[in-house]
Amino acid sequence: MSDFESKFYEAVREAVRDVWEIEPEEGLYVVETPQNPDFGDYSTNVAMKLARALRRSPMDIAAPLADKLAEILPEAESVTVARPGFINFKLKADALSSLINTVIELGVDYGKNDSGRGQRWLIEWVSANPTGRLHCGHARNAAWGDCICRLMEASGYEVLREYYVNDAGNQIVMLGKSISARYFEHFGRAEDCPMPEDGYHAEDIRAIADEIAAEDGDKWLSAPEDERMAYFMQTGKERELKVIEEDLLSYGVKIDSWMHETFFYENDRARIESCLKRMEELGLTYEQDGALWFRSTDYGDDKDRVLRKSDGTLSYLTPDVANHVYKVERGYPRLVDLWGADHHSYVVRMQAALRALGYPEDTLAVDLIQMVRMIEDGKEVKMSKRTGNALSLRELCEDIGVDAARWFFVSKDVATHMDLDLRLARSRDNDNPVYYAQYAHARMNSVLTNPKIAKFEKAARYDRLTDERELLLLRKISEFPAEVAADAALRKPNKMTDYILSLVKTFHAYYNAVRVNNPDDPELTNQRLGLVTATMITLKNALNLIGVSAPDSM
RNA sequence: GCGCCAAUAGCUCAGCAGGAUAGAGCAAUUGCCUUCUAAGCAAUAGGUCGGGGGUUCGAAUCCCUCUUGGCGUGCCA
Repeated sequence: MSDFESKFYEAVREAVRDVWEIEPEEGLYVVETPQNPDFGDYSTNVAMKLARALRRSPMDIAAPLADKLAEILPEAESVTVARPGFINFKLKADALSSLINTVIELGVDYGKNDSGRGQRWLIEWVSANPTGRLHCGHARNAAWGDCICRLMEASGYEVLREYYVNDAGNQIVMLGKSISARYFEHFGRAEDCPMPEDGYHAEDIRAIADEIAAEDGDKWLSAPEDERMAYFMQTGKERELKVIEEDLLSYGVKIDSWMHETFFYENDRARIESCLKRMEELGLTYEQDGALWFRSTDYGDDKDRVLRKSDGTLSYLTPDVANHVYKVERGYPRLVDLWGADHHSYVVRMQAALRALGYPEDTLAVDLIQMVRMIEDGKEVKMSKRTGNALSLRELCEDIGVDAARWFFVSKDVATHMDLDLRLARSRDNDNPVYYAQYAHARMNSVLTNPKIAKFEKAARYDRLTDERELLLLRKISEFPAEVAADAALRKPNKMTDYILSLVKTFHAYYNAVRVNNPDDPELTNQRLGLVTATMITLKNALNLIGVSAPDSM
């Protein structure tokens, strides 16, 4: 048993039931690690929370609870009460140190928990239009969503990673036109097919045109325009998507499922039509000015939204509603979308549509990703110096490295606007928290593999680990599974980077103060090596959850 | 105008299903390498948690209001 926090939580529940003969509501109280270690290893506020219901002072409620808890918790060294009514627990040293063998036995599985068991979630994120390279704004979205999936999987959730490809709108027409312009330009006939006003000017469009020219020669110059456009739109989209997939993979992001908007237009757009029919039957729609409208104002929206435009084509919303319905129909009752904050107004209408169709309120959660600014020398870097276009994900990774990029994007809550200091992210010294964390891993590995130090062998007990710093480190390690579970439930990977920094700081402090290797005392050395091994496993697993590597040497 | 997000140390940010003295990293000052990686450690200094009200045993955290900044407010996607 490694997770003392949840064990204590249950013990508190039992004690309340036993002593005060009431069943505490779910989430009424918390068990947490106090900021001040003098208060103990864990504490609970349950007595204060029960004060009103029991009509007694928190101190009076806490006293018998503490006695009961001391009785039923063999791991507790002491259970004490402190004003204004906190109950504090102190763990026995051997309860903590027995964790070392548990961690070593579990290895890469240490930290996994079953807090999300039985839940099926579909996470849709990135979903950039297939009309160009991913840029650094997508980088924040990509890293965040991927880490959410990693945390949820480690917590027993079943997760599907999906990318919604917007390949049915005007932007694909514009893609086809832009490639056409570059294709004609390739053959020196730019004036016969000029680049549209708001066409895509980026280099990747030219590269695609050049590729087509190399493959097919000049045959599209004389082909009918509709044939050329059909091919250029299709192949352009496929080539752009291929690059996006490659960029994501090298960024450590693997998508399970690519859902194309055009999928919903196929087979006489059956899914869309049945969706529209359902809405009509439920009285959620009306016709006005030749368009079909959704009464989204009945569900909290500012104004009603168009489903079918007066020219007969569908608005963006309509196939996307069908898309979300289809996710649920595929067996994912819980959906998460990660959108850029500039799409926030879309949240209300999407949730309105799902609610109107009868799905539970919590079916869809939308996490909005606020804007990122790249800063260098105190100034915003908007454009890539090399290409003149938006700084691409790939360029960013080449510049600062995948580990640093992911760390920086994941370490800040996406609800806040973020400035990424390129100079800091690029720096390979102690300015950079990524290397601070990775260095600890390299350091641990170096101790464990140093030929001058005896090799660690699993011990029956670790009773020589009595230093305050050793107990602190053990406590940090013990918190890991609960941390994973909490971060997954909250979808806040930035808490994991905080945990890593705190674990690593504790280790560095220990390492500086206490010498692991004591040739005169092989037993103590071995026990300390066990602690280092457990710490290293925990750190590596934690780094893996945010997709950052754990180097063996630096 | 209306809506969404934000405002915490010099800088970048944690903390926000209310809890015990508001934290971290960087920057600043001072120490620590003959011995396991100094990309490290220890110590010092730094805050009216944007302003003002309210809710209560208790508010950075919840509510109201004001100020400032970002974003949005298409029969675009």
